[in-house]
Amino acid sequence: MTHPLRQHIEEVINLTDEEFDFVLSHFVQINKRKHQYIVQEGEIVNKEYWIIKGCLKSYFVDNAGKEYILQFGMENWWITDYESFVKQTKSKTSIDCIEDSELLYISFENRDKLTAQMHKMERFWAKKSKIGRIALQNRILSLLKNSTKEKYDLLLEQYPKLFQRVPKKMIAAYLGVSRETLSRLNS
Amino acid sequence: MTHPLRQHIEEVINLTDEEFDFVLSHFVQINKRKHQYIVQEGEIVNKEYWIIKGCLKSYFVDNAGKEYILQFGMENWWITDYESFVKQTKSKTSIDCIEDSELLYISFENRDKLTAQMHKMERFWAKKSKIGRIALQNRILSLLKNSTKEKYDLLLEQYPKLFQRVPKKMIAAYLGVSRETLSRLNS
DNA sequence: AAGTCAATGTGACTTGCATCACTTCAAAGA
DNA sequence: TCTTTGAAGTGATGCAAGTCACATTGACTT
Repeated sequence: MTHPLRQHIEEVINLTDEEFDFVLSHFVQINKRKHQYIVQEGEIVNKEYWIIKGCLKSYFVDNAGKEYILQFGMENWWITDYESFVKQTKSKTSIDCIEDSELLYISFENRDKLTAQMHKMERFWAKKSKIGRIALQNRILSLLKNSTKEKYDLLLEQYPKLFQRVPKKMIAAYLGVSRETLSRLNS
Repeated sequence: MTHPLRQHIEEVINLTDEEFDFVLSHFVQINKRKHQYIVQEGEIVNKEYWIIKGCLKSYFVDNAGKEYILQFGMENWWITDYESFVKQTKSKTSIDCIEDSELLYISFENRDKLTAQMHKMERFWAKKSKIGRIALQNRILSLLKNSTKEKYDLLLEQYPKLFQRVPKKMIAAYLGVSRETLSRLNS
């Protein structure tokens, strides 16, 4: 069976068996249990994670203890604190597992090495960065123009599976409304 | 005097005179007057613009005619409908000049050619894409966690010049509040 | 110079959402 | 099995911000 990471990468670029083995040799697999973290606020993040299986959230906590979810991650998604990883500054966010998860990570150094030695992978990540940027742009537009109900419906339409896997209060924290308001939406 | 685009690119990578001339040969300069557009909703965008001088806004208009500003652009900024440019799909946004502006543009094809022939420029744009993505992430976080007053103050702190160049109603359209609310903030 | 239009401020009213409080229910742990 | 904890719904209340309306000012046009 083809490795899921290979399938994922080959959606963008083609790889020979040898090339994929070389790519994979730069990754390390780890398993985490529900409620465990992979990134903690304040640390300098030097790993980028790819989710084989499971569900995670990246979030920010304000002074009042209120949580704002920036991103959910599920199978075949990349997740990290991108700002900390790229700039090597302290992370403003944390990333926790919402379910038991199997992850692959690549270190900052290995990613550097790999892109330097394999131009294809540089193109792969460049493409991913472009796609990611477009998704963020669209989320900003949605935050500006859509009502809470519309944002909820759009999310439900785009990621129906998410609603079976994460508590509603996290959906609220992602949409930027209180859990009470979310609870009252369909009434 | 060094070309402003060269200065801009050399903040990320180094270029010889020949290399910069080669890069520049892929660009075309155009001048636009206040109120003129460079991108219109519905078209497939095949140019990316770099602002030599002037001020622009990229915005979305909803069914009610309400305007939402996604990005302002001033000197040394890149601007385009990124989604349309990358995916070659119809643009959801328009881009207008807020002031008379001098622009350089590079076509989709020339950008492709240039990155294929000059790996450095691929790295330059990859870097720009990363930085852009981080900025968008931070804007999302700000939209989620900050009050209107806080968002206003942050924008004022980050881009004080903007407030002398664009009408307040556009600041409101960028922050996602009505112009009346913005007007009442400092009272 | 007169006339039009855009930008901005402000009052009055309405509404969507936050917050606090309490309840029910189901899942996890001892 | 019993107990504790988290998820989710719901009522009551207050406030921030939207909407509509109108006035003022300054800029651009002819």
